[in-house]
Amino acid sequence: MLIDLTNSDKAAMRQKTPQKAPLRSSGKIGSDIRALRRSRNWTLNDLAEQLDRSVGWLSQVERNVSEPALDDIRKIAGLFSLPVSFFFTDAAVSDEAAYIVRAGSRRIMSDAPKGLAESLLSPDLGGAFEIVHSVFAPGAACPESFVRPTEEAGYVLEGSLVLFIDGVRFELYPGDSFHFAGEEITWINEGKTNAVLIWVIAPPVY
Amino acid sequence: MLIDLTNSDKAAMRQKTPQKAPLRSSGKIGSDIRALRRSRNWTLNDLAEQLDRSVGWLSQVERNVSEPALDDIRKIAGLFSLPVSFFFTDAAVSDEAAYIVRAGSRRIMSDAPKGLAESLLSPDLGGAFEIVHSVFAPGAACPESFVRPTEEAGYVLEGSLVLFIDGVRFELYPGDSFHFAGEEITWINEGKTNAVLIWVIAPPVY
DNA sequence: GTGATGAAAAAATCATTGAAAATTTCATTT
DNA sequence: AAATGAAATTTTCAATGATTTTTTCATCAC
Repeated sequence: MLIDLTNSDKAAMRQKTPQKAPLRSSGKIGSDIRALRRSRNWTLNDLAEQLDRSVGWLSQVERNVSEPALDDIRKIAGLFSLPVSFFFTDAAVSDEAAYIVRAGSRRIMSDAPKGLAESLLSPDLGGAFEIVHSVFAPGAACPESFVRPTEEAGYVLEGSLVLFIDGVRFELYPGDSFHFAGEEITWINEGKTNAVLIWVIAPPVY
Repeated sequence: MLIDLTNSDKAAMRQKTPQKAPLRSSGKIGSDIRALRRSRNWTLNDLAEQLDRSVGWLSQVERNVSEPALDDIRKIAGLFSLPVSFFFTDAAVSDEAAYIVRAGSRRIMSDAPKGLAESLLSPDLGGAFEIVHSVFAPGAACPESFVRPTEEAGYVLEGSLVLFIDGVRFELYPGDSFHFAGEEITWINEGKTNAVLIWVIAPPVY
């Protein structure tokens, strides 16, 4: 029988000393940081520089071998424009944490652009795509149009949203969905109620 | 100044004769077939064989250069377990067709496993992921558990669904979301009403 | 004991290259 | 116009070597 060892298998076998046990505390922060860094296409060095820390340290932090100081976390959250709370969401039941995100305990990503509240629908960052729950307040408008190197799609849950795709205006209502990739986008909620959408982005940008 | 020509640029320049204009009729069927074939990892040859047609013919059909006979379409739909109607959805307003799918005009993918009605929320197949609108009838259960080489996530719109991920039972309610990749999955709607979900699959399998 | 560093070791990434496979083109037939 | 078959073209894939990125670890600091 042939056994195909993956690289990590091989790496594991090669290790003489058991190494510090990865994962100490609640330990997911490191993985989040790694996913965020990757979504920005930064190297360990890129991020370490901005944090005034060594590459080795960051590597350990991202693999949950060592914990960053609170001050580092604040700096990191800032660099990714996320609230510090993002890194401390209470993981519900143990088993669930890996697969399920309950309606009441989503991780909040922003409330920044005044009028747009985004929260994460996936248990973790990383992966091929990310799903975001977005609430557009009445009157809220995209601060400036954007183009992203991603494939995106969405579905309107409540209210209505006006979406401009390459300048063409589309009014979306509950049940409508959209899809674009590479086009220039803007939006505005011209309604009197919240517009609630589910937004899928691949690859992840947050 | 250096100009970097893409392959298709070069191909275009090389052409002496303008070639048959790609796209004749409503023309999207070909692209759909191509996306479906690719999602199955079939080659032109694989599919052509099953259709008893030449590879060249299929190539032309998929590029919307030539049209398949109705009989071919029936055969193709069958091979992909899709209703023939799937290939003939009325594209709404011209501009919209490429980006928007209205609540009322989704392409129906199946009603087959008795109790699960799926329709497509993306304007077309292909791309990095696909979004499906799924309605699970009361009492409906997954005929048999499955494992797919995909990353999947979903969001519960209405009703409730019981999802088993690697044998662990999760009860999902409106607003809850889930995410898995590679695990063994089954589901059942134990409620008395439809369970309505949005399901994201990457890469596309339909 | 854990955080942190710096440098060596290991692993992953990336551009090439040649061979094989898949796809497109097109002259010809139905 | 559909359809074919074979030649031409393009894409894919595996192997290789050079780089870059990441991990490991001995060591110092708190």
